[in-house]
Amino acid sequence: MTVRTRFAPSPTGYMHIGGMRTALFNWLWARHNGGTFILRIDDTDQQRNIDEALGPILRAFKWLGLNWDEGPEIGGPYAPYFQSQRGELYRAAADRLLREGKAYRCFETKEQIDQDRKLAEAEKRTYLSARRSLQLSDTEIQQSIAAGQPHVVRFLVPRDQKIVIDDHIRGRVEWDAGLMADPVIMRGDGSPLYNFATVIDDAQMQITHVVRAEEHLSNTPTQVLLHQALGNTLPQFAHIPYVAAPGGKEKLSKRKLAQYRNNASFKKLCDKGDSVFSQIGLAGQAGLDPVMVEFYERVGFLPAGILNGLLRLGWSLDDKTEIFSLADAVKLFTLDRVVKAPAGFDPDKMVSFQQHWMSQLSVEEKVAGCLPYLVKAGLIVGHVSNVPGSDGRVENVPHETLDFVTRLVAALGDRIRLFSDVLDVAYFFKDEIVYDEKEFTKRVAKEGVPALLAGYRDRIAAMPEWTVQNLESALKSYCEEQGQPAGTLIHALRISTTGVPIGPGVYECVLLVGRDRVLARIDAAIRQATI
RNA sequence: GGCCCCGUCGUCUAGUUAGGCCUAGGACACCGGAUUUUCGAUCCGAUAACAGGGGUUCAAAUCCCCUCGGGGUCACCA
Repeated sequence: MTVRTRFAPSPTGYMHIGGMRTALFNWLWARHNGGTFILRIDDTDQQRNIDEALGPILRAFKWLGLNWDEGPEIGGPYAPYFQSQRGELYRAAADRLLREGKAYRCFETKEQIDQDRKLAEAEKRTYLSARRSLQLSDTEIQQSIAAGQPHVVRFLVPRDQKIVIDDHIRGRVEWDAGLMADPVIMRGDGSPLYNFATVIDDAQMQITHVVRAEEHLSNTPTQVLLHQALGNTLPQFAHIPYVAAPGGKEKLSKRKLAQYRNNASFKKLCDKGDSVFSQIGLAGQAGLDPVMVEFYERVGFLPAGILNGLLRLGWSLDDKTEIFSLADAVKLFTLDRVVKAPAGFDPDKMVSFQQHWMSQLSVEEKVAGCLPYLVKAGLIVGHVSNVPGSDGRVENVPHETLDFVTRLVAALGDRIRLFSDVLDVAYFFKDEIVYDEKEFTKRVAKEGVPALLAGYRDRIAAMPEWTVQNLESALKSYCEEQGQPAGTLIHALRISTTGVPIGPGVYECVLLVGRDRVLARIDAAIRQATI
């Protein structure tokens, strides 16, 4: 049997990080078994522009490198893969159930059903469908239909049954059909409900494993009953826990964003995003928050980092392995290693995986990732081509710029965790620098320091070739002559040339800033300090 | 409230199916130290958990019972 899994998002205009993990587990299970992964679009209930709403979802899959074997853009043997285009299938199935007496037309009004519900609640018993429409004769039903009386199709729950599944993750789970209300399967307007459409599609598309979030566990008895009524082979189920809010246990939700900001590591990520997006012209764009996959792409994460983080959120191999490439994951992933309890989303851990995968990159690869940010922030010139799936290839960058960025990225080393981190050192690209006031006062505007700086300036101005080694030995010997600790000058030099007390080695910084600008900046610092 | 799921360091988890190798292991974060005359990275170290209560057993995180807690879901949403 070929394993066939599916992920069935509804096109909402964004890709939720929790949904992405569900998709990943589906994809991995299919790939692990040499099976087929299907993308199916649940747009039964869709008014808006599908293309626009689907875009970010496909974009996320492409970015992460999770390809689908059947679905949008490529079709497949069970096309169409949009539920909105599969109406015939649902209607036919509903008609069949109706004919076989396994479903019925329900003419009861909403008010009446609400009332039944309230009554049941008041009497502390489980609400069950009253099934009044079942009393209607065929002629009465035909007359009502002819008269255009609104009605829905309900599935007639076989109340004498117990439903048992053997879930890959939860084990044996059991329900009593005698406690279930008759679910609506077709709306008054003839469109199907989710629980029905899913069953039809899963069966027709030959899905073998339904891997989905735990919140669907309560939909399962209805779907099992429906499958049985239709005579389908039951798929296997695996209900994975949902992804929980940072530091909490509730389901991660985009609506509670403001609340998550109380979490320190979540806030850190949000702030990072705010800062980056304001520099590259994406400020305030909807859907760019850490609940959404696109956030990570736009802020400069690596697919490998996100994939690794998502994988470890609710799955583990053993007691020590943390790092997995996608290829590793395909080899090693099994459903029985999925954890049962919901996993809180931890931005810090995400960043730490990211850090690891970034450290695996060559300087050239890092440069390629950083360039789009520099261009978009207007720090260098170049042309960014926005190809989906490989966002932000930069072309037409002048040689000397490329050279410079390469030297910079090499000097920055593992200070670059996200590609957008390169924006933190904008002072290497600008003529004007901004002093960190406190540091300037502490390190430069102090008795004797300007004079020391001035002396060193003269030495290096006369130096024929600037190298890390030359600059360093000149500084050391000069300080020795002056009877000053080298640290005093080193700090003063750093603040004078970059303005800030952080960054690569001070001589690297000097070389990066360049001869003319360094000399000018030292002069400016001396002037500033002696005012 | 009904039905269902889940409970191991702050967080992600290993260990639970087959009780002893668990004075509960790893990772992230935090804290301390070394190193780097900055920052980061790195290395070393520390703190830190079996929800509670009963049982069964020579032995319980693991098996049984009860309690408590958290969550999901109860639509002509998906």
